[in-house]
Amino acid sequence: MSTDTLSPVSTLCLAILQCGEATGYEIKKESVEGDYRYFVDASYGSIYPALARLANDGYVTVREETHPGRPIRKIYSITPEGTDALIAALSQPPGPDQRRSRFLLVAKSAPHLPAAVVKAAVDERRRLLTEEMEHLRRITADYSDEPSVAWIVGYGLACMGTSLDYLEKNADDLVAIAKPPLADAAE
Amino acid sequence: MSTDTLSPVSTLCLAILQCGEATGYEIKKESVEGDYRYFVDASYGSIYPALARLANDGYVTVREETHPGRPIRKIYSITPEGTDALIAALSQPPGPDQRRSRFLLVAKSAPHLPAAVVKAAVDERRRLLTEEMEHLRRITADYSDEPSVAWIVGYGLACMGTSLDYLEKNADDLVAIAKPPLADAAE
DNA sequence: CCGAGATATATCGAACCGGGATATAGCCAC
DNA sequence: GTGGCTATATCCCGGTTCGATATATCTCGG
Repeated sequence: MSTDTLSPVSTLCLAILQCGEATGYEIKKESVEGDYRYFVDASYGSIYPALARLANDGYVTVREETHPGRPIRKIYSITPEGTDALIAALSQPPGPDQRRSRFLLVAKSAPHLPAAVVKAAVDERRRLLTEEMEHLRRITADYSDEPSVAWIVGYGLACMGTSLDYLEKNADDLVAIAKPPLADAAE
Repeated sequence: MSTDTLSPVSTLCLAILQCGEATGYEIKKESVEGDYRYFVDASYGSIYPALARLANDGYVTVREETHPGRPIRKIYSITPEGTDALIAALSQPPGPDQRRSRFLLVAKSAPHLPAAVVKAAVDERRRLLTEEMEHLRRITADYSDEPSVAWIVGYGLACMGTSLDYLEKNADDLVAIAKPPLADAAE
C-alpha cells in the first residue's frame, strides 16, 4: 500500500465500486443524484484523478469499452486489495459530520441583514427541505430491499423533519431579529 | 466590484468582520471553536488569501499593530463596500446544506463491513453527538444576549437531538445489516 | 427536417482550498 | 530550563472545484 490514508473521494469511489463496477461518470451521478448525495459530494475533477490513483495503487482495475464515435468507456472494478483498503479506511473513527450551511450563515448574520433577505432565505430553505423529504419518501419503496439505504433514508427523513419543524416554528423569531427595514438611521 | 460572486470563505470573513474587527488568527479560531463552527470551516490557507483579496477589492481595510518580537498583528475591518457585498452575497438563495458524513458512508457500506466496525462507528458517533450537545447546552447561557446565536444553537440542538435519538433507537438494526463475523464463506 | 439542447463520457486547466511545516517569542508546567 | 502551548502570519504541496472542451447519439420544438 503506497498511501496509508485514503482521501475522502477515493474512499467514496471504493465504496461505490464495492456495489458493482462503474464508470467515472456513473460514480459522479451516484454522488450527485443517487443514494450518496445526502452526505458526500464529488466532482469530475476529483473523481477521475482519484480513480487514476486507485488504479495505480492496485485497488481498482480498468476495462475499456470502445464504442465507435463516443469517448472510451473506462469501467472500473474494485480488487480484493481495494476491498481491504476500503474496510481499513472505514474502520477508522468517522469523526463528526461536517456541515456547510449558507442558510445558517444568513441566520447568524440576521441582525445585519434586511428582514426581506432573511425571510427569503427561510422560505427557500423550507421549500428545499420539503422537496427533499418528498423525494426521499418516494424512493423509500424502490429501495426497501436494500436495508442500509432504508436505514439512511430513515435517518435523513428524521433529521430533515426536525429541521423543517424548527424552521416553521421559529421562522418568525428569526425574521424579527433582522434589521428592521424602516429604522436604518441608527447603525 | 471586481468579482461579482464572493467565494464561501470570503463571505465568511465578511460575516465575521461585520461583528467587529479581527485578525486572521481570530477568524480562524471563530470558525473552528466559535459560533460558526457548526456550519462552516476554514483554514489559514484559505482565510489569509481571502483576506488579501478582500483588501485588494476594497471590502476590508488593514491596520497593522507591531508588538516587539511578535509577528505583526494585521487587524482587518469591513468597509461600507464590504457590507454591501456581504448583503449581496447573503441575498442569493442559500441552496441546500452540504453535509459530509463519514459515518453515513459507513452506514451505507454496512453490508460489506464487519459488524464490529459498524458498531464502533455507531458508538463513536453517539459519543461525539452527546459531547457536542452538552457543549451547546453549556454555552447557551453565555450567548443569551445574542438572539441569532441562540436561534442557531436551538436549531443545532434540535437536529442533534433527533440524530442521537434515531441512532439510539436504530443502532441495533444497522449492526444487524453488517456482514456477520462467522459466516464469511459466502461472499 | 433542421437546429437546440440534453445525454453519455472523459480530459484539461486555472483558481481555490486544506493541512501541515515554519518562524518567533513570551508563558506555564514539571 | 526544556518542552509544549498561545498568538500570529506565511508558504507550499497536493487535492478539489468548477467550468470549458470534444464528440456522437437522441429528442423535442418549430
